[in-house]
Amino acid sequence: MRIGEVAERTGTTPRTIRYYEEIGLLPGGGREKGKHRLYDERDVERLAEITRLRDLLGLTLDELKQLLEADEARAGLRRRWRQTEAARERLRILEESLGHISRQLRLVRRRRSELERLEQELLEKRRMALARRRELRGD
Amino acid sequence: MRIGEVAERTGTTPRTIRYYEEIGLLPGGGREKGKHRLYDERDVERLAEITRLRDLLGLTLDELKQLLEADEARAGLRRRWRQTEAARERLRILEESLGHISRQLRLVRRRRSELERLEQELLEKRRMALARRRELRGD
DNA sequence: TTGCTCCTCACGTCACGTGAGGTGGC
DNA sequence: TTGCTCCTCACGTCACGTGAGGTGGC
Repeated sequence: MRIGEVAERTGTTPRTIRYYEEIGLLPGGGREKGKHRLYDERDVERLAEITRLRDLLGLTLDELKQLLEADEARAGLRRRWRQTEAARERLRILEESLGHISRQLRLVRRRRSELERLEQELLEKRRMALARRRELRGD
Repeated sequence: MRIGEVAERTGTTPRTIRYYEEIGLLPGGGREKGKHRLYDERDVERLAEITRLRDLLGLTLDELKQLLEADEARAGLRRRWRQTEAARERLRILEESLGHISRQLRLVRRRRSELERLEQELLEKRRMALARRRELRGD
């Protein structure tokens, strides 16, 4: 799959994809200079996840990169998890995962509650306007 | 109140406030060149509303400006509202207000449902990690 | 008078957009 | 061969950040 198709399927642009590769958000992949970039289904999903987090959380790309690197560290830990039988080590890995998940949850929940407040205010405005309209039509 | 206090109270910076004035998001106010900018409580609230919408909806400042201008148009309409007795005109004003509110609601709700999906995924991840931890401790 | 905050350029940065000119695969 | 998409500079833009040098009010 080439860059144009990836861009279309993720709702972004080739330029953005190249930029993310440049700053290390997407893997560069061994590729001869001047050759086309090639992608698979997993690349599409990773990029989709990146743009989703970018749009929903209010992070800089650098912060987002660190967050994703923490995710990958967790994946690495899961591999080590399967290789160790030591309960203490397994617990440590789990605690780290849980801390990371909690940080993301706090970010998401704060945003959600702010959005909910805004929605309530809009609903109240609409309620008022609808009441006035009913009154006007009822006359 | 001077620009530094406004910036602090709204969680932004003097530079941002000056920039918003420059692009017309905030009123310039008649002011002799080189003199300090002065603000009141209403300015603080307007700026707080701007930064809130900026952070929560994913709009460019130009789109945000248009949205706020529509809001002010509604305020203008409310003034005309009080001056007209014509039910047809009042209805037209109301319909326009309702359309505007609905557009904002759609934006907010889409974001909220996306955030809720993300939150559910995080909760599921946490549920799994907690279950593994219980299992490990239970052994 | 001394700090402190303010002022206006003006260049820097982040996250891309947008051509300019050229190369590669169906 | 002809389109089409791709490539790499490289300059432009949006939303500010960050000094540089100077002025104004408690």
